Amino acid sequence: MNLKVAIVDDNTFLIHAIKEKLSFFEDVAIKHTSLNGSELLTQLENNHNLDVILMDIEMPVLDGIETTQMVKQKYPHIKIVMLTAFDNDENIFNAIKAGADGYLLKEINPEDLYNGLQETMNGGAAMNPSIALKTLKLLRNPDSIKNQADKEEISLSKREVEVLEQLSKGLSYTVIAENLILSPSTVRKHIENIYKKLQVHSKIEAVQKAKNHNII
Amino acid sequence: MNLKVAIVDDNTFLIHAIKEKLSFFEDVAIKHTSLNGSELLTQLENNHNLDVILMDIEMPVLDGIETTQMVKQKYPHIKIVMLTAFDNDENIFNAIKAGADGYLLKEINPEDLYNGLQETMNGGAAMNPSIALKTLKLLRNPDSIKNQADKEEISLSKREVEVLEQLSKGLSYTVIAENLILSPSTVRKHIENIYKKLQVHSKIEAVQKAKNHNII
DNA sequence: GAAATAATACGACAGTTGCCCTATCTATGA
DNA sequence: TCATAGATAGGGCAACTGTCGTATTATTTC
Repeated sequence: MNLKVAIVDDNTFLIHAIKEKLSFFEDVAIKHTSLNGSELLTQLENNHNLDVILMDIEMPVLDGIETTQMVKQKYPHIKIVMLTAFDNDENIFNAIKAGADGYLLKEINPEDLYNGLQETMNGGAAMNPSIALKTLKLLRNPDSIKNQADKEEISLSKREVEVLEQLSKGLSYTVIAENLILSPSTVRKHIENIYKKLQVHSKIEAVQKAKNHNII
Repeated sequence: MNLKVAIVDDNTFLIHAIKEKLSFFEDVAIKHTSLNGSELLTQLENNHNLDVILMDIEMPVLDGIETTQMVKQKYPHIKIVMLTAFDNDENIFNAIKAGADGYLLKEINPEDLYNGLQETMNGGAAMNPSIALKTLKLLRNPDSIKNQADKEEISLSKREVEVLEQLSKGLSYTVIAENLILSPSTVRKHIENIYKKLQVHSKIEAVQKAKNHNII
């Protein structure tokens, strides 16, 4: 079985990199490449005998989200896997809404990319674990999708996120300390730092802000 | 680094199969196994120094969904990966809502299971592609998700709802009293009654329960 | 290898919270 | 009309929370 693939990316260098990654696999055939959505659409009009499109998101003229929507509208049989450098919630959610069948990051290694294509053809969704986690959070907390207009940079450390997670369950300093095997003092310090980063002054505010930013 | 794992499954044969699959990997330690959720909870009370729980769904006494919710409530630091034979939408969605960090099928091979555990520990979500696709669909079509959260009837008075609304903004007793032109004592009494009705013991829990029941 | 960041930990203090008690004054309905 | 529920209000206490300090030990990054 031959896998007919197209690549859409405005960066020729990255197109080349993807091609190279797939060159290891004999059953993958790159049918064509495009530099943006509208170029792809033109090509599809001539030939839409394709299995999968690997689609970048950030592109001029017609971006990956819009393109996905249009391709899926016209050619629902073609699978579309987003292959992008960015994994922010908005992109992920919009891509899914547009009908993407998978979402991978460009840093992916050849084997995983190939497996992703296979899985997609077998009726699954290709997704790297960090993306998968984001979709889970989006499902758990659908409100976070809308409120992301005000997206300031918030960077909590791994430990801080853990503490925040526990906070969100309504646990007290002492219980959190037990759970994470920490001194209560440390937990309190973490919370102090979390408050400063989120610019809040109570558990509830912290939890709400974190949820709106899809941190927890 | 050693991975501390627990297995919960009502089928001893399947527990054995999972153990065998993980036996190939030296850095995985099966800390304990349980035949149902309540057995697990008992074990956790003695020792909750665990990384991941592999959880079946269909179990007597306390099923995997309920157990996941309870474990996550008490020990948010423990990752929970569903490992079940069934992959219907309802199970998947409920598991995610309950706080599952991943969802795998029992037919999984040893390598993938091990990778799933690793990914989970690295802050990703373990998920096989067919499950991933279902989560995408759920995200695309949130209406397909039925609101089964409100089983019990909760009747708060109008005033109690007002107080709860203020609570949800993270306001303190004193500020709420000012806002509603009440004595702080009264506000506290209202909150006390709200807690009793909702069967919770903190602001955050009250707000979360209220939200799950569409009260606020 | 120095600087920056993260994680760890303790002490102190005012204020808040969770939980127990009692009590009065409406409404509303059985 | 009397019971019941709701809204109001207060006292007291232990524990928790929010906000200051300070300080040591990895880990990362330049």
